[in-house]
Amino acid sequence: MNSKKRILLVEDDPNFGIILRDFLKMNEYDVILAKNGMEGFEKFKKFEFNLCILDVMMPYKDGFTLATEIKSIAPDIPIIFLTAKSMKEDVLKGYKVGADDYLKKPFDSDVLLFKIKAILKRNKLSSIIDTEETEFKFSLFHFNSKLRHLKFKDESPVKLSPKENMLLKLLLVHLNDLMPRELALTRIWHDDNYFTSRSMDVYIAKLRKQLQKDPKVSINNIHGEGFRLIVE
Amino acid sequence: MNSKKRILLVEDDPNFGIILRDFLKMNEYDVILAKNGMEGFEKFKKFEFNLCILDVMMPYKDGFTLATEIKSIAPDIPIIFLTAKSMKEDVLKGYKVGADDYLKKPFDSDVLLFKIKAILKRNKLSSIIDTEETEFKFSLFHFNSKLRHLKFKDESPVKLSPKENMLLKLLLVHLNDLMPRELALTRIWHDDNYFTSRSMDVYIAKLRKQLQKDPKVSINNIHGEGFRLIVE
DNA sequence: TATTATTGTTAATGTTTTATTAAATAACAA
DNA sequence: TTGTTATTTAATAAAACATTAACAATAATA
Repeated sequence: MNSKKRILLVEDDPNFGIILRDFLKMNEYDVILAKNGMEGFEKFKKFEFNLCILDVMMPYKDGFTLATEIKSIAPDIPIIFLTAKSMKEDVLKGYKVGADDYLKKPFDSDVLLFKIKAILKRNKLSSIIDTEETEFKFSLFHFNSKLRHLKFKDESPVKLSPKENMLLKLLLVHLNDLMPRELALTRIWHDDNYFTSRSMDVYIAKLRKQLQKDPKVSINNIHGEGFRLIVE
Repeated sequence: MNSKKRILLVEDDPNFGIILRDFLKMNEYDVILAKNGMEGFEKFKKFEFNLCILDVMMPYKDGFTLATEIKSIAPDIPIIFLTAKSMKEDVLKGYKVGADDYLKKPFDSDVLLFKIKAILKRNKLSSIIDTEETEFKFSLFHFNSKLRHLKFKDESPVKLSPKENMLLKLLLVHLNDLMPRELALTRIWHDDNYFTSRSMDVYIAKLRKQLQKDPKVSINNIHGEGFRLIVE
């Protein structure tokens, strides 16, 4: 079966933090405990995690700030907030920052376990799309998504902007298959509205301009659904 | 962007139910309100939904029972429970039944909106991956409902519009059998009236035009009942 | 058979989505 | 800061799609 899921727990109350860590460990999770936002962010960069559980009220750096930092380098990691108060502003702020769930202290530990399980389950699904793959060859192109280089034949490589790069990668992961518009919008733009959608169209046009060097390669639109990168 | 998301709201308190329905409608959701578990299940079978919001405490059939029934025919549909009490047993029961979230009455409407948005967003991602039947072969046709391609023999595929696509799929699910008019209208047009019915006739004509390439394939009308896709 | 309801088909009209280019902002690095 | 690159917004055109209208044909039934 899979290895244990890794949880970053950031909680400034040492008593509560340690007991919660041990409780989670008893339930077959690998837990790293950090006692403030600063330390939490360091640990996050150092290790790989499947889930973060963040206390909202912490000195120096609160949970929301930490969450924003974490999301900036790993947009897809699920986050559960712990909070003593459950004021509307806080709940909304949490969701805006990208919280997956919310737990009001004192909470029931079984409920927490259920939430963790549910979140990890659905996150597993969406991470299937993620790929560490960094080198792609299609038709006469050679694409390195780490360097953001797109090379045609033996011409010198064209540099792609970050967004062009991500979009092309997403299209390639779905090569010859539908790449849903909504997928790109949520994964690259982290928002799905009229303007991000227009922006995406602009990037599709930019990619088309590059790809038209090769008549065997094209990006097709599937009206209302998304795009399809086709290689004959 | 996409069509409106469809929500099934089951709430026995008519005052609260109607105001909540209208609030959700104001926020760009298509909402069907049912006033008890029985009616809720009927509506659920009849239409297609993206999300259910169920009151827990209802006479005759409570929210948990209804949720279990719903999950038995559509395991992946997200469910939010509304409850007046927030006892541990109920919360756990909800999660066991497969709840995606939980809201204690009285709740803040903005919080509900955020939860809905968050749930629909992640559900969309996982539904992209999930493997719904997408390839159909009948007679000399090859139909891919994901790409909306209908291919005859080895000709290049014809693109189908979303409505053509859904209608053909529905006909194929009932291959050689009656596909009731009402079914298509509720499933595809989400409404059953004179105009949607005429619109459907137009789409039947469009499909016939494609399918007549193959003399062994035809769409028959069953007067007053619906249509039948026949393959000899 | 005459009448009404339903269906078949084509065309027109209306609406939404996409394509493309250019201009305006924002982000970033020297 | 300034210059450079990246991204968003705007504007407009084109395309794809959906609905409605109009009229013909067919089926049900009084």
